[in-house]
Amino acid sequence: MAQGSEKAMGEVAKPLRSGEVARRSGVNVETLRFYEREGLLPEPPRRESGYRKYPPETVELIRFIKRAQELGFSLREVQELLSVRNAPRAKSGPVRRLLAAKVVEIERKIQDLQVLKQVLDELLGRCDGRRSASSCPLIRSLCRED
Amino acid sequence: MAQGSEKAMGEVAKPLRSGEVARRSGVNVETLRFYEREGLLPEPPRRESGYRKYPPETVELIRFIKRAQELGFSLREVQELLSVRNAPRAKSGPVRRLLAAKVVEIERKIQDLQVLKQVLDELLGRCDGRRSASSCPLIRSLCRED
DNA sequence: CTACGGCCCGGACTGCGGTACGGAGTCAAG
DNA sequence: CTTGACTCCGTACCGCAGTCCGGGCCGTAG
Repeated sequence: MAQGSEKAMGEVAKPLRSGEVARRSGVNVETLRFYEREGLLPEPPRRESGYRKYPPETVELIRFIKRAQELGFSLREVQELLSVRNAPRAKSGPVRRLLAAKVVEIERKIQDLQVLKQVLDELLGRCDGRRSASSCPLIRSLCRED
Repeated sequence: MAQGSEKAMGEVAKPLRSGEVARRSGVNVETLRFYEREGLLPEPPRRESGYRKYPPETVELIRFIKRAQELGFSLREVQELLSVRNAPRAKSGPVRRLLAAKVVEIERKIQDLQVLKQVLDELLGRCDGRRSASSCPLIRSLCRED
């Protein structure tokens, strides 16, 4: 009921310019252009002058891309992730399989990271049960074949 | 007591040549040389001819490097990880701090991956409790500010 | 109105992580 | 002893993910 906030009822969610988006999401303006060229970012509408008018969610989108990258996904993979989102009712075989594969991959990563963390914890001295802290298992621990 | 296996008591663990190491660890021979140049792989001893004689653990080492990379660590970071291993009694302040930071970083990654997995699972239709499967939270879910 | 910062574009450049190439020496099976 | 696979080395090249550059238009505060 209250209408005190910036986004009142009839407003159209004011667009941002590239510099603003870049600043808020912590990337370079060039990076926005680059993502757009690469098809990760949808082409935003422009005003007369040619200036881009980004919807504010773009900021979240870019942050997502950056996080996903840090987690070991390439831009191409991020794109897949995003395209999955955009095809919501995707019972359609191939997409579903891709998605399932991603989940498996992620599960593997989680496991590997957990092992790695455990080993580092141990090296750090926070051995839970007093175990042989010497003779680092760091390598053996992480090299299952496949 | 039994001595039937290949590695009998007095043997020196026969060294491998680059091709063999590469084949076993699933990388290119050139990659070995590259890692050596970059200081990730210790320079192996050579025989008269100049051929490298790799200790067999090299295979594990390389597999470790590859896994760590997939988990989102750069070669430089892998190097740090490895150097930590090589400085076992490293109560020495800075190393310890580096290590602790790594652990925190890894914890973050694990959490992010868990969230991501959950979202993908949901999209896949394995919704645990029947929740609103539409309106994908994929992005919102992963963009905590840093 | 003008100045100055923001934005536009195409294209060149960077650093990372390898890969490929080519010419020469080496090793082992036949 | 020959032959073919393997190894050596330096150097060039590759794709990815940006980053920088320079010249020119835009927009707004003073």
